[in-house]
Amino acid sequence: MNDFKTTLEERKAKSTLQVLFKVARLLNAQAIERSNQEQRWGQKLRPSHMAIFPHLSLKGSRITSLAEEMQISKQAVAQLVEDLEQLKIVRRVPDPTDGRAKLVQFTKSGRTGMLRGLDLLTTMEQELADIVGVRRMADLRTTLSRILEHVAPQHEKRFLKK
Amino acid sequence: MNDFKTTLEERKAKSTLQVLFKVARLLNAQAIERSNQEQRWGQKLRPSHMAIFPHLSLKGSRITSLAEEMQISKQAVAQLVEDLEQLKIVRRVPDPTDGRAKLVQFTKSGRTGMLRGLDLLTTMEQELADIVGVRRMADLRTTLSRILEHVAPQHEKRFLKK
DNA sequence: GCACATAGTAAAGCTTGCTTGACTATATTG
DNA sequence: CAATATAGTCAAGCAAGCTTTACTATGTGC
Repeated sequence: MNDFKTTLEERKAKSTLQVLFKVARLLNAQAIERSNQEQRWGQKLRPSHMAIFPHLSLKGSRITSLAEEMQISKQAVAQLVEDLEQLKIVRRVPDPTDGRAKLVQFTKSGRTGMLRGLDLLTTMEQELADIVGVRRMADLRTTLSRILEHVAPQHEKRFLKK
Repeated sequence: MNDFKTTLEERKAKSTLQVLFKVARLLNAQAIERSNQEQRWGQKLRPSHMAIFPHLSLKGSRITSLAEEMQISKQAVAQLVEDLEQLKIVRRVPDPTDGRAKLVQFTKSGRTGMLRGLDLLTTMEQELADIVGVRRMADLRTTLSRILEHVAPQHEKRFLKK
């Protein structure tokens, strides 16, 4: 009756990647929403802020190294850090080994907040395991990890060169 | 030596969800890049434009219905459609059944372009299947679909209510 | 036929998430 | 110690992707 329609719908439905994208998008949104709901940073933590966390060493990190890792400008990092500082999640202290530098480090509340954030991810993962089964979740992780290695074999690549 | 560090790193590494997010982000970027590279829309197709495609019926869709499906304003849709029209991917024709309405429909080149885009996704999927195996890819799809149903049981929910 | 709803458009403005350019203060190097 | 590189800041600007407000044109119910 409508061949084009059929073709497109079929192929759309078949794309594992589209499902992957959609699931990731929805789960990510859910994570941010639940995190903002349960925490009291004033609802103001946005995705770009979350992106810093994985790069924040607990000893303290320099703006410059964060910028390199995240592949954005120092100024961009500085802006995000400023927000996080206002929310008392991090603070900037002078680097004792370099008078020019400062170290961005977690405050106590920031650290516990981050741990709660990780807890949330764990919780969500367990909820999913309840749905699809522990076995499937483990397989999912394995498969995704393998894909990740293929798609981004750049483990610390940036730090080896230049 | 540094308990906090250890704790955080361990837990970060364990989060399947983080891997999921990262994989999705990287694959999505790769898809857009490869698509823009192989096609000749002038490199100008952005993620927001891609977001329309799954909602575009081949018979033609109204701006209003697109807006409802995508949960954004009519004006936002209109702007995206305008871009796509300039790139000759879609055109707007008057809706014969309603003098106020217009139908957004693919041009011929838009349709073949979209098919090529879907082909690209299929190609990428096959590449991944070569890495992790066909079996694992099938499992991945099943698991993700189940998760999707749990996380978004809103199949046409919006169209039933109101 | 009149009131009201609906499809679409036009224009302006907003937030997010960056970048670029210019500058200051401290380090390093020859 | 002079030249230069580096860490960070300040300010401005910009593109993407929206929203809000205001409007026109067409359709619908009573």
